[in-house]
Amino acid sequence: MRTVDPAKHEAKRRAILDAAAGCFAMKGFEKTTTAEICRAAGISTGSLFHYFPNKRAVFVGIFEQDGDETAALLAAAGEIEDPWEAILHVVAQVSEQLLQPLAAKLVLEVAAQCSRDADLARLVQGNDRALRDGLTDLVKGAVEAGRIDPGLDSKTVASWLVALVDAPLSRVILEPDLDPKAELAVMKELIARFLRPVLPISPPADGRLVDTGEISPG
Amino acid sequence: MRTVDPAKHEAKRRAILDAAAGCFAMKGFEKTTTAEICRAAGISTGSLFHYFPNKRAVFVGIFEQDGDETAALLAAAGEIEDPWEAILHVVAQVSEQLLQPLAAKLVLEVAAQCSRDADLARLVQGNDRALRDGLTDLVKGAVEAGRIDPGLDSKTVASWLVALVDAPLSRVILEPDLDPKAELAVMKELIARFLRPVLPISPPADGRLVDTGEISPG
DNA sequence: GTCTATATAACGATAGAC
DNA sequence: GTCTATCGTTATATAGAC
Repeated sequence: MRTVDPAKHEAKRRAILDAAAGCFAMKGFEKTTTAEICRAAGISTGSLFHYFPNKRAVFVGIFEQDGDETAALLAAAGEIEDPWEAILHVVAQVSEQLLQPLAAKLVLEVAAQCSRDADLARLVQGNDRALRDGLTDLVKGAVEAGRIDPGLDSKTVASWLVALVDAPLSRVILEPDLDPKAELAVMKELIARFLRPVLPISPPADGRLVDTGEISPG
Repeated sequence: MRTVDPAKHEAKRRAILDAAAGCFAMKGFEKTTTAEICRAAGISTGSLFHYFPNKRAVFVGIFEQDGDETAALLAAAGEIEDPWEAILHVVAQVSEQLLQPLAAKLVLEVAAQCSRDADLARLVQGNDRALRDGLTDLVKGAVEAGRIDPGLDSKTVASWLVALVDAPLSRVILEPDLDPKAELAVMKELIARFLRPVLPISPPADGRLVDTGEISPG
């Protein structure tokens, strides 16, 4: 026995990370004070430094947790038989998270911090690549199943799927009245048009294409 | 005559803004000190506050300038006859800027700041909407010219074009070896596949690239 | 208008009792 | 392990000479 009850220690660490994530999302890394984190977590300023050596370590801890969740999502997607549906499932799950204003703010904050902190950048890069690599496998499966244009490079496609999920981030911040469901619907349509195989001859059965959006005036 | 030489005053203001933009991009808003800005601009700490009331005003000034440049870009694009080419021109110009690491860092920084500063958010929102509205007009023109699927809503398309330009931002930060030309090429292909009109009956002359008209086959 | 010098405030991290 | 109290540092913005 090194110290008392490692499970409790870990639970409290988690609680601090959760409280801190909210603070960082709302006020940003620099403007969040350690005192605020402690208040949100229900501890005193001295205690924080029992669990983390400094403020930055708290911030980094949040994104270590995030990597685990991504891995779990990809594992779940691997269980879906239809590779096309698996891709859409991953995209939808990640998007739904990022379309929440608080999550979007945190992502923007970590992106800004990554450009100045090499260690943090490596961590986030690892998370990002895990998602991209997982999607690459799913894309390959979908290409083999004839669901995606074989002329597209799987890795490039996966990179752009990740980018597409990030695409509405600034709009989430600037346009608070954004409708997440509508955004997700358009994104799915965009992805479908981007990826679908091209048939050399046969026209579509019903002669139409559109499932979303309106006929534009004029 | 209120004070001496307003032109020189304006020129110095610009010089300070340029110097400050580099500082903010590299270190972020909070970690950039006013002393650093003054050093980069070649003035002393007292002088800065002759031109701007406080640090935040310097930051805001940068993005007021940016709005003017967007307006100029849209005006230039309006002169291009082919509406499809006009759209690609705008997308390419804005993308090329954002694919530069320093510019990308500044954009991420302002996005993060917008989520906490309503005034700044309104300013950036105005710039964003100007770009989106300008693109909406170009899209409408391209629809009328038969270059874009008429089943797509012009405003929605324009919003997503703006989002697509922002999409690779985090990758620019995380993957320093990114090739801007390759990124732009894929983006153009993605946009073309997203927007191109569906041919209900006749296959194209070369027998390739006909849409199936379904989101997910099967 | 531009400079040097500084007032004032705030924050991260630590010390040390319990 | 958790608390209170506080130290040392750093930065914005101002004051006032020139």
